[in-house]
Amino acid sequence: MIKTPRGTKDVLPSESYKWQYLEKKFKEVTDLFNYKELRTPIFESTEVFSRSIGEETDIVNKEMYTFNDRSDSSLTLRPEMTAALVRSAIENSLTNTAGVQRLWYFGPFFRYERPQKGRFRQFHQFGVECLSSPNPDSDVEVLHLADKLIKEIGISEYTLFINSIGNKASREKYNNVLVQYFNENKDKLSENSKERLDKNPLRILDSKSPDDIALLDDAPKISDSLDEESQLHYNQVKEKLTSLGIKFMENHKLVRGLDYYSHTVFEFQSNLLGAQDSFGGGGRYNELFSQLGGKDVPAVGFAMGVERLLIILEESGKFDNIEEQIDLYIVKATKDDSVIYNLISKLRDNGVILNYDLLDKNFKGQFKEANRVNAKWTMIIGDDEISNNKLTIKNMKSGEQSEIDFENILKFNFKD
RNA sequence: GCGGAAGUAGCUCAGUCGGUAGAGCAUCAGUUUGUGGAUCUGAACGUCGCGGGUUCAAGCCCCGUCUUUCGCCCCA
Repeated sequence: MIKTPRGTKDVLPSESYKWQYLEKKFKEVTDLFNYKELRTPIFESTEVFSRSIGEETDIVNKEMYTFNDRSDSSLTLRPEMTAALVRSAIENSLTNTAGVQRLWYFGPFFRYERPQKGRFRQFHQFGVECLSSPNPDSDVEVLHLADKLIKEIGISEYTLFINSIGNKASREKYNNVLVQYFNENKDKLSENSKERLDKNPLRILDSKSPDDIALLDDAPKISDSLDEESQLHYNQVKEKLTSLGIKFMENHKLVRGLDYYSHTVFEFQSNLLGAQDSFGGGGRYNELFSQLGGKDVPAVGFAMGVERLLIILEESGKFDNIEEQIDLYIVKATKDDSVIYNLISKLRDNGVILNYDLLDKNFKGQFKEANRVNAKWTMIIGDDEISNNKLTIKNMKSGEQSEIDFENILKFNFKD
């Protein structure tokens, strides 16, 4: 039997309504904030990601689906959206117009990782990006949208963690202080973090190793390295979040894995997810546009893992007791199809959701089928009904049955 | 990429000391013509993940492999 490749899965008919539910909410909430959808190709030139995410990150180093096409161009299945979106914004001159650009996206992404709960090789992200504003107000708008969305889809147990990693100068200053501290204590660092010390020292901050955690108590904090501009930005973000009534916790150890972040970084966490406890995250990226060959454009955004949202919703019982119904099941008891098909066509024109037998089931079998598809009503069309010019309709919940004239059938309410 | 656990009917799972596989749920059928759900009776349903090996004999033991899962790593 041929199976889906490792780390991928089918969304089955019995599950797809959950995805449609989320997609509907994405649309509703982004409409509320006047964000517009941007769709980009599933694959991009490899350099879109290699030049932006960071050469030393695992994503670029070992997780990208990179291949050469038949004309030897190096292409990569997109592992994330922000870099692709910035590529598109530059290519299409989106930021050359006045004002800010409010964008959202939803779609599949690809990383060659070892699958686990909430971690797949093809996974889906929903996200938004707000381009062209350096103001803390745009950080806050994006956070407001994210927080609103999470509440709208029915997640109540979660925590928003925020931090600032400052502008470039502050970050470089902190990087030096931190590297110095860890070098002085290198023998106490975990093996993993010794490597991180060379590649991405900030990542040591969110290490899970007890050795590192002990060391971090006395480590210099990034807040002490923030310059005036960075501090002002961060403080305003916090004040405005408070004014909006958005709950957050500061976590000075929160950093992000991708190289392009600056100033505000944040993460939404749920304890229903196990090791992959983060279901959304993002931050500001003021230097990404210029890294990808554009002008300096400040921007901020976030992404959410859709599979992780689904896990949270499923585990919190959001989809329990979902009952799918159809309005009507037509029970055929005549060979005279013409009357039936004429009626079916008119009923569907009137918006009645209906099914009927396609398997030549007998009378009893058709009722069983009506029951299985959870029909609110059944309608019997037999030779008796046709000769009497009447139809028999039955309410499947109460079991009550009555007759109705042919010409009145379109006025009947099958929805209740 | 590293370490642990698991894979048996459509689903959830039993399967003892190695002796050719079972339950519940679901499915299908049930005293001649047009009435579903509950109960009862019966039936059907298996490449025991896949491939090797040991053995008279393997779901069970050994090796490999694939997939899932829990951590590490990474990240949404």
